[in-house]
Parts: sequence; C-alpha cells; structure tokens
Amino acid sequence: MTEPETFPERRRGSGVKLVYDVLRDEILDLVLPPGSPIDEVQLAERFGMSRTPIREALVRLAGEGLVETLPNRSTMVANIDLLNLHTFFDALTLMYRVTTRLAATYHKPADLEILRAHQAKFSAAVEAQDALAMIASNRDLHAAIAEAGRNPYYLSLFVRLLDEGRRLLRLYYQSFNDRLPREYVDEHEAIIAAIEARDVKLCDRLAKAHADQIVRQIQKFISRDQRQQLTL
Amino acid sequence: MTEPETFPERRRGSGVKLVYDVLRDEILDLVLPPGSPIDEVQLAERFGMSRTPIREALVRLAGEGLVETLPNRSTMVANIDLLNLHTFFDALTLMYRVTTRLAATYHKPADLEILRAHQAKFSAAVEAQDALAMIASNRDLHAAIAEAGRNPYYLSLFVRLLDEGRRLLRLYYQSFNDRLPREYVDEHEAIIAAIEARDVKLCDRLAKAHADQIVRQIQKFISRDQRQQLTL
DNA sequence: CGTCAGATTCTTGTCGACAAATAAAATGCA
DNA sequence: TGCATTTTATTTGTCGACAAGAATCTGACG
Repeated sequence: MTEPETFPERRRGSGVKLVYDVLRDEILDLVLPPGSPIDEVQLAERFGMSRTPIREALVRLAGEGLVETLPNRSTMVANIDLLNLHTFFDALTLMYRVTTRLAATYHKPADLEILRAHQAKFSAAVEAQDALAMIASNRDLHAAIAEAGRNPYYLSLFVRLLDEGRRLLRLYYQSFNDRLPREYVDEHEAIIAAIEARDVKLCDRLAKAHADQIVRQIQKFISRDQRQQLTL
Repeated sequence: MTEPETFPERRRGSGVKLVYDVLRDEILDLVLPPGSPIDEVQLAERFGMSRTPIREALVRLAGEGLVETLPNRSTMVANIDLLNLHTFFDALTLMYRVTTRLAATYHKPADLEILRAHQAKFSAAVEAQDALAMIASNRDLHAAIAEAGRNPYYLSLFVRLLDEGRRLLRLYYQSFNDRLPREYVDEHEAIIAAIEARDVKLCDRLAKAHADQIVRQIQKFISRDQRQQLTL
C-alpha cells in the first residue's frame, strides 16, 4: 500500500516543473511502465493542482518522446521499441565518441573536478553493487563530459539517448548482479585522463570501446531475456 | 497595413497544431524576429481562441528551442547565437554525413522518388532565382535523406539543425543574388546517385563537401555583414 | 535633479467548469 | 445467442476568470 504522498505548498510557476520532474523520473525508472495510460484528473488529484499544469508537463514530455498522446484519447507512456534498437545503439555510440572528443578539446579545469565527482559516485555505486545508482551516475558522468564539450546540440540528443538507455537498463538491471562491470570504472578513469591530456584520438578510441562494451552488455541482457521467454 | 487574417472553423484538437505551425513558420522566416516578445493574449485574439491552446503551442516551441520563456515574464523568440556558430556548423556537418551514409544503406526504392521530387523543386527554385524556395526545398531534400536513413534520433536533431539553418540563411538571403549556387544542384544530383548506388564512402565524402560548402557560404555572409556593420 | 517607496497596470500561472469526442454499456432486434 | 444501434459515461480540449509577480508609473523626499 502506498502512503498518500504530500507535496509542500509550492511557489507560483513551480507546478509544471514539479510534475515534469516527477513524471520523468517515474517513466525512466519504469515506475510507470511503457504503454501504461496516463489519466490527467488522476494526476491532478495526486499532485493537488489543476489539470492545466499537468497538461503542460505532459506536452513537454511528449516533446521529448517520453510520452505518446493520441488525439482525443488518453496519452500513454512511450513504448520501448526493441525492434529498432540498432538505431539507438548507432546514435548512442556516435554521441559517446563525439562528446568525448569535444571534451578533450574544449574542457576547462573546473570541468575535470565535476567529472571526477561523478566518477567517484559511480565507483561507490559499483562498490556497493547498487545497479540503479550505477545507471544514474554513469548517465550523469557522460552528460557532464558532453557539457564539457560545450555543444548544446550534441548535448540535448545525448541526454535523450542516455535517458532512453537508463530506461532500457532498468528493464534488465537484475542481470548486473552476476558479474560486476568493474571494468567500467577503469574505462571511465582512462577516458577522464585522456580528456585531461587533450588527446582527441585516444578519447575517440576509448569512447568507442566503452560504447561497444555497453551495447554488448545490453544485447546480452536482451538475448538472455528472449531465451527465457522462449522457454516459457 | 496587414489585413486581418481569418481562420476557418476548426475541428476540436486542431487548435494547438495550427498555432504551433503558424508560429513556427513565422519564427523560421523571421517574420517574428529573434528576441521579440510574444504576448499570449494578443495571439489569443489573433487566432480567435483562448489562451490555453496558445500556451501549449508555446510550450512545444520552447521544447524545440525556438522560443525562450522566462518565469513569470514574457516569453520571447529565441535569439540566434552568432558567437557559438561553430557548434552549429560542427553538428550540422556531422548530421549531413551520418544521415547520407545511412540513406545509402537503408533506403528503399520509394525513397528515391521522394528525393528526386524534392531535388526537382530545388532545381526549379534555383532556376527561378527564388532564394526562399531554395532554402525551403534544400531543407526538405536533406530531411528526406535523413528519413531514408531511418534513424529517428538523427532525424530529430537534423531537422532542428536544418530549421536553425533556415533561420540563419533567411538573415542573409539577400546575398544569394550575386552568384547563383548552381553547384548545389549538381552536388545534390551526385549525392542522390551515390545513395542509389549504396556507396557509403562516396556518400560520406560528398556530404562532407556539401556541408563545407554551405558552411563557407554562411560564413561569407556573416563576415560580409560584420564588415558592413563596421563601416557604419 | 536623482532616488527610492508605494501604488497601479499588465502579463502570466492556475483554477473550475463546460462541451466535444470517444469508449463503454445498455438496449433492441433478428 | 449474436449483432447492430442507441444511450450513458468517461476523458479530453477549450474557455473565461481570478490571483500572484513583475514592470511601470507616481510622487515624495533627500
């Protein structure tokens, strides 16, 4: 049984952002499973506000593809398209490479501190075998690398891809338990060092290897899952 | 004096899309110049509807970066950041290359007909020395190439970049008059032929050359414009 | 003459309500 | 019982209104 959540009295104008952030997290963490319908009045009651700010939050989520809205019909959480995953992997790999390369060129000293902070969190998550924290801090680290690259166009696409990946990993995160991807920690260290050294070619190579590793990991989850489905 | 525009009675649910499309076009064509404030009640009167659908359209536009909204303050048309244009050129060039390469691999016969139709329009626009039509059909052609590549992630970033470019070219479109870029027609023909031949490496080379050409053209406009500003 | 506080106007953010459109249920008929 | 059609119910799209902030104006005071 879920205890009735209560939201503190909020400032004017903070309503949409609150709803947007909460719904976004719940979608990415699969608390709201893909394909599940979203009822506006229900959300309005839950957040204790009118339908108008709920609606605006849903429009924003639809703009990022996290929610699909059928005209005059209920809007629902976007499905995960497992059939066209290769387009996702392709774009993700390219963005890994491009953002890391740009970070090598355009980063400033302050950026490196941020990267190391994220890396510390990631390392701690691996140590604690907390798969969810790993997913989150991995995303934050690479988003920070993209910010150090200072190209807002790549950044926006990349965070969208990273979030989609977060949703995908959440789907299979149980599988993280059998073998700890401690290699990721070392790979991250190497990437950060290459960025600091401003070695563009090395960054590209490391980013590609890192991306391939993640793609393989996800594909392994999926194939295992499909085998399980077949045996049922 | 602008004649009072009148909108036909619309179906339920078509309001936001209408407002979104009209505003988007006006922003991209610089009818609404960058930085100009947007008044909701004014738009509501103009479109003959309530503020609610206007608001949703603005939220969508804000999601695409075409409009910037300050809290509790007026929202305004997004500025063109001339200082960070290199990030735009970088992303544009990469997307030109990637989408053309993917089109070479994944296109189907029906796609080629669409490409040729757009190319015909572009050729006609060049013939007629209609700079605005050239800008629009050039954008449509490359968007169609991206669609033939069948990667929605690249497509969404690319159309955003192409639209931003449309706005940029509109700024300087007068300069198109002095020398007709008839080379573009030939370059487009070559690209389409390379896609049809499924020659990935050639597509990459042609796309890069094409992108470089466009970037140089825009930079020429800008430097010329800046020189004019200096002489004032 | 400039500056600051208070009052006013103006724009936005939010609300409750109503009508259209669709889905679901109920009814009638073969 | 099965199917088509009407009726009901639910949910969305839109509206007009109100209140909170911000910007502007006004006037007093230094």
